[in-house]
Amino acid sequence: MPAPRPRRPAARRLKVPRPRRGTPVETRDRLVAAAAQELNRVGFHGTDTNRIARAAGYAPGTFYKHFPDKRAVLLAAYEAWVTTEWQAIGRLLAEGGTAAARAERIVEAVLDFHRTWRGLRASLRALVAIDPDVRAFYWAQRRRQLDSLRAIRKTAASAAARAADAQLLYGLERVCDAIAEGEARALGVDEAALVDGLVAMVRGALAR
Amino acid sequence: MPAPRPRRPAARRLKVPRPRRGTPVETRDRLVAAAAQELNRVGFHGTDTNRIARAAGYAPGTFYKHFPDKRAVLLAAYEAWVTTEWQAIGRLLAEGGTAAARAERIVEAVLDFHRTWRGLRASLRALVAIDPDVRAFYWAQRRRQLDSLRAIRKTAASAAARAADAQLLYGLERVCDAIAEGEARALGVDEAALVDGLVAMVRGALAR
Amino acid sequence: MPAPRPRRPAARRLKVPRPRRGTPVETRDRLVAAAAQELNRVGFHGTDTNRIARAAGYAPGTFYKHFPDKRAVLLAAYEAWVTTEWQAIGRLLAEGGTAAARAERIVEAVLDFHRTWRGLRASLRALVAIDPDVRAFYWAQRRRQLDSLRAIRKTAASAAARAADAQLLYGLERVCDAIAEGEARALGVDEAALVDGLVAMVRGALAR
Amino acid sequence: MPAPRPRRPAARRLKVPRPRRGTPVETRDRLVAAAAQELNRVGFHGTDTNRIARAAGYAPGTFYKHFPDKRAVLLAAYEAWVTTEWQAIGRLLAEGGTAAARAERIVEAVLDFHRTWRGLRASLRALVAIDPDVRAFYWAQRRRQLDSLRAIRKTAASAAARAADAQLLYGLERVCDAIAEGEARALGVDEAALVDGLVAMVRGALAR
DNA sequence: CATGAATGAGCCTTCATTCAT
DNA sequence: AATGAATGAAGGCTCATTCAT
Repeated sequence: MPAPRPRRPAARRLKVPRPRRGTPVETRDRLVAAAAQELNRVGFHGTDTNRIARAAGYAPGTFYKHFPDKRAVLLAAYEAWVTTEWQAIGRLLAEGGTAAARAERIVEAVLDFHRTWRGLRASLRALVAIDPDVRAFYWAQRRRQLDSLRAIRKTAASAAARAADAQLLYGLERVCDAIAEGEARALGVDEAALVDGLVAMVRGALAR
Repeated sequence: MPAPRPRRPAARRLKVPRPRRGTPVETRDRLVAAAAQELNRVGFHGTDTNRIARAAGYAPGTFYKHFPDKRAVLLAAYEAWVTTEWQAIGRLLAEGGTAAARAERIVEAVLDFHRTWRGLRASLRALVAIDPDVRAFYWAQRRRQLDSLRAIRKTAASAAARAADAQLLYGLERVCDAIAEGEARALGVDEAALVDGLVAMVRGALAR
Repeated sequence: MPAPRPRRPAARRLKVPRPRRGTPVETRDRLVAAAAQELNRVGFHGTDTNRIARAAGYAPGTFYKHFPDKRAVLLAAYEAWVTTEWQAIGRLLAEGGTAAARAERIVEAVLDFHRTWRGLRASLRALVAIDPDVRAFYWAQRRRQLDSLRAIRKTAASAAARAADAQLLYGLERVCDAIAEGEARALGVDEAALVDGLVAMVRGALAR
Repeated sequence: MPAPRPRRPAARRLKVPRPRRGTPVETRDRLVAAAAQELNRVGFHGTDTNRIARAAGYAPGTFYKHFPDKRAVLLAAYEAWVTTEWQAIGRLLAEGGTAAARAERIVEAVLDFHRTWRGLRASLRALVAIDPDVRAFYWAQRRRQLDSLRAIRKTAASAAARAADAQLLYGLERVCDAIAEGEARALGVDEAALVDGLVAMVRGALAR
């Protein structure tokens, strides 16, 4: 039985202590981080900008001081994520070891990334399919990835090689999604066998 | 004291006789078809059920006589699409020819499908990542696909074979998406080379 | 996990076997009875005419062959109920016995009625407050009740006597509602004591 | 492929500067007041939250910043009303005078209240019959009333006394409703005689 | 007499965005 | 730089009612 409710809307419970007045960059970063979490958890259409702002410890208006609209945080979050992921892969490659060991490490890292960010990924892909601006941004990032891959291989840049790289990237990506989302297991596919397949693919590419 | 406003349909403005549209099944099919178009074009969050109903030639209320909610048409559209796609593949396989020729035909068909339904696919995947019911439905369909694949191959059902099938399916799917969405071309990847890669994969699988 | 749903909206499950083509009076009576149940259970705004028709074993259109609009069944149901209640009270009075015994029987009967029809009563009263037509109908019924009461008492018809009758009727009614709705118990009021009070009131009136 | 329609407020048609309206408490109070009027006039199902917001001078969205849903304003309005009514009664009791004079004043005040809020009362009662949450809230308020009554009387708290209080409250309430709604007059019952009866009841209670 | 597919106005609610402070 | 009350278009869904069969 509900007690006679107090006369004012429930006291606002901030999950995050107010970080009032930091540098613009700090604020923006906090907003991006909060948005990444939210978008990943419930998708682009599952949150709203007010919630993102609150999750970052700010008021709704602050969001629009740092981003022109809702889409913009998604792009910012995506950009941050690509950067982080490829820095990580770069580090792993630099660590050396046998081709097999490196391939394994890379697959593990990519898989981890997909596990962490599967919601964000799916949300982004849906917008890419619909929104030309998001698509342009997305493609620009993907190009960066493919170019990085070419740089890693140091092979002559042929059309065939680029196609092979793309095929690798796509296959790796989609299988990692399937594992990350639990789909593989749900379909009765052995995850370990799947991972082995991926490692073989990556090792093949590193050897090219 | 005002009488309660009775809800009585406004006098018909146009003397268009009501289109008494036939069986529920026909209506439902029309709604599914219209929804597929709409969802494919602008995504799940880009239309609304009123628009879908209108596109199918009905009033908003009619939609809810056939589907409990908006999600449900997406699932219905997806189901129809899976069924159609695999019927097509089944027909192609039955046509015979060399393994190479069959592989080529299949890749072409799948690619076509992805070209036609890329928006719908992306929309669905985004919901899969967020919504457990959609996910369950989606996985059930995917299982059907994997099982069909096994039936086609007639090989002993090992874990490794299933993993290989999955890898094939996922790679094929993601690359077809990339081509269908124009991403491949945008990234400077040669589509023909990509398709060749896919055909090789499929031929390999058919030979297993 | 939902099984891939069948292609047509769930087969209509009729709770009631179709009583197709009875006399109009039978049909109307069935509709009134079904409406009384529904309205009592979930209130005027808690059902809709389609549901009422289905509950009676008919299609939506049939409802409007027998009633001009939704309000009309409420009035019909109300009328039936008043008639039934006062027939019952008439029977009880005719049974004889001491004044105390008769008062007790009457209170018990009224209470029973309120227990059975508390939702319908509340729904009606809400419409009475808003809708002039319903109000007029309601008042006409109430007048019938007061007149019956006068006939029972056989006292000279003075203004004071009519006021006393009204006070009795209203007090009895409201307390019965409170008991019927469980409110009395919820407020920590002893129901037996309340009933005793009512019996005293009624006995007093019978003795006038 | 169409870009998603961004939601951007239509260019302001009128150059009316936004009425920045002050504290949340003020806004909430205005909404409650407007809702009370509306609900009283046309009942819970006779208005909608947009209309209530507009009547209070706000846009639809503002309503939901202050109440979780439509029901909630009804409860808020009811709570405000109970508080006001009992404050008024408290004041009247404090004024002193003979028991008869006090009883008269109280009956007049209660009657006035019922005259002013008859629509709201009826609406509430209908929801009480149907909605468990509303019921719980309502009962909690009623308990407050009964407890107040006991405090006023300062008699030992027996079950019989509480039942008598309840009977008084219910009888008073229902008769006031009947007078307020014009029902008494419509039934040919003399209102003055009815009021006299109520005053006698209240005086009796005050003397207990 | 009865059916039931279809209607469409309208209600409840959300949320991207603004702007005065 | 940040706030947060306010906005209002629009979307999901309901349901009283109609009418061709």
